[in-house]
Amino acid sequence: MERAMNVFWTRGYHATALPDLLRATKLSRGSLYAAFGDKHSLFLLALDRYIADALARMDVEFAPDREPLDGLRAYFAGYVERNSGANGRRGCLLVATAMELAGRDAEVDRRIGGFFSAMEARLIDVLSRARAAGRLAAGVEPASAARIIVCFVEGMRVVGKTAPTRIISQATGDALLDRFIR
Amino acid sequence: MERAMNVFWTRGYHATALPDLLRATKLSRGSLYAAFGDKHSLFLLALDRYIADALARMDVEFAPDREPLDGLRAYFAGYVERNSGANGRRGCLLVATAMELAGRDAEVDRRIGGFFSAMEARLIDVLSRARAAGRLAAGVEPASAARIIVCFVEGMRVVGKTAPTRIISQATGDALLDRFIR
DNA sequence: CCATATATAGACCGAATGGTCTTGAAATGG
DNA sequence: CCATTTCAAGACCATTCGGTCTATATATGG
Repeated sequence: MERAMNVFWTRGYHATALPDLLRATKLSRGSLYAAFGDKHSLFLLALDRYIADALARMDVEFAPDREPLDGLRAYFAGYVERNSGANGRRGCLLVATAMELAGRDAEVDRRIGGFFSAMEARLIDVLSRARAAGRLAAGVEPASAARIIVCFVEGMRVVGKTAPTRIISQATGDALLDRFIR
Repeated sequence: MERAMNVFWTRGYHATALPDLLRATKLSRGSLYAAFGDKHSLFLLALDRYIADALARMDVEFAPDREPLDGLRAYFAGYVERNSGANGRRGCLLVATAMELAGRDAEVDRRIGGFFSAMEARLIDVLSRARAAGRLAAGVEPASAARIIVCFVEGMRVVGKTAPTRIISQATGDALLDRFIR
């Protein structure tokens, strides 16, 4: 299944043909349809998996027993990593799906919208904890900072498709974080 | 031609079929191929037009005889507008193309990369002028602020696909700008 | 008014699409 | 050791894809 996810990830939904999925999953045509229904259902499964992985990663990074600022730094570092070199060129299944399918596929809409809310909620939480610890710069609101960060990291995934240079991504992330913390 | 651009804009490259283009351009199959070569060439033309429009808009917003901060506010307001309601759901041809085709189509790569550089350059310029006028907050570097803003606005285009609410976009943009200016 | 150029509608092409179904081989279990 | 289930390989299906080409209608120009 994650093999299927990888294909959708690197090629996108429309550009993924059935033979691509068969090759990746090493399943026969019949078995794939028996197991997953059809291409669309399989795609939704892959998308769910991708989302679950992303949120699970955040839950580790933002674990309650960890310094909120360390969590944020790890979170940004993760995006830098995923945005550099080959990883960057591969892009992000979520962003690609949002651009390709959102607004035309209700199932996709729900998942994408849900993911952004979930990510925002986690960011609000960690930023609130940072503020409680007196580590937020004056005038920074967790809610709006969280929305800014969501847009920023997703935008990195877009820009990173053609300019995946680690050092600049790193510096840019640091610079944004610097505007929020003290 | 801009009719063709509109179709690619709302549907994406792969999902745009020839009949869609014929309906939009009101051209016959033969005439369309005589005029533009093939689907791919027509798409590149549409992308060029989209990019030219975006850069021309920035040149107006960031005109030298205008207050840099007013220019930045207009720039953000433009993204809020394009990100709200139906406009938001329609998305952004550039972001969609970056996710769908970048890394697999050299012509597209050049154009997308060129656009991001051009946007960044314009932002650096307007931010430098703001700094010269003493309107930048302490510690804000035009170059890194420009890169942050590029990521931020492109990320808005992604998030806006499923959550295109004007008020929140506006507030979020304002909040980011607030971190940069004084 | 006729000759020529132009653009239309749409037939047509091979290839590829997502999806189904048949056939045969390989396991599995009693 | 045989009966049964399971799965793989791939033939097959209708449809659609991008692209070409022909026949027809509409302008255009002398």
